[in-house]
Amino acid sequence: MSYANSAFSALADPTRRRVFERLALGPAAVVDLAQGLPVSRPAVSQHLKILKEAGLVSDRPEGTRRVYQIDPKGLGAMRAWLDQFWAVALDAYAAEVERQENLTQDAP
Amino acid sequence: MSYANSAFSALADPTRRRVFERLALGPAAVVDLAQGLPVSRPAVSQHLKILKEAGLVSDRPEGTRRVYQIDPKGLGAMRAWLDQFWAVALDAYAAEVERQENLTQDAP
DNA sequence: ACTTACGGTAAGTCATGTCTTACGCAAATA
DNA sequence: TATTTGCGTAAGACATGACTTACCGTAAGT
Repeated sequence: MSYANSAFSALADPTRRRVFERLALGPAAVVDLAQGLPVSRPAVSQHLKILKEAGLVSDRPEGTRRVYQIDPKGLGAMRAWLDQFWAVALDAYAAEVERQENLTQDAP
Repeated sequence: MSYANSAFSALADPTRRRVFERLALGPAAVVDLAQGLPVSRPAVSQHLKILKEAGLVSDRPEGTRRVYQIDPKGLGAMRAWLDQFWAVALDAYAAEVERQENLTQDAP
């Protein structure tokens, strides 16, 4: 839950979503991520920092490289936040549909 | 899925998240939403426009007022996007845990 | 020890986003 | 018809955010 706030902000940026989607295919270093994106390598580093703070990725040193991979913490926090509203949303939708039906049949 | 992109951007803003959470409690008009937030009513209108474009809320006229409520479309799109990575994230996490265990027991 | 490869951070620029006040339109009320 | 209430939009100020280049530290290879 604590991660949910920053996770939404993190995934709001299209470049960061691309980084995240790429990491879903498997771990990768910064250089690998940068070549496949239309931005510079430092930009990717900055994006990774934000993704990491949101609990969406984790990293580990591997020689001179730094390998990033998906972290389920942030993802789980977002799911929990969304699920909190899912039932409510469906109820609201059902109620709205019924309201519309009543309107059309009890038309003035 | 089409809504997923804009839905993440929409919920990235804390004020919009508060509006959304308030609507989860039940439908409300713009004035009602504005008094309970530290921003002006026009600001709330602008936020609602963004939430609506993201498929997160819907609105209907009710006399001179305009009642907003949660729309499951955007929420569903986000869930679908997240679920797409959920299994992958858990696998990645499990693999990382195992890798760590191997590292500590095969220590140099 | 020197070089090469990799990556994080600093500083600055430019684009986006969020807010405000001012205004105009539509529906209900007197 | 005149007034009130509720909303949306326009215009502009201000803060945030995303990118660039330049730089420095660290780990491996020669």
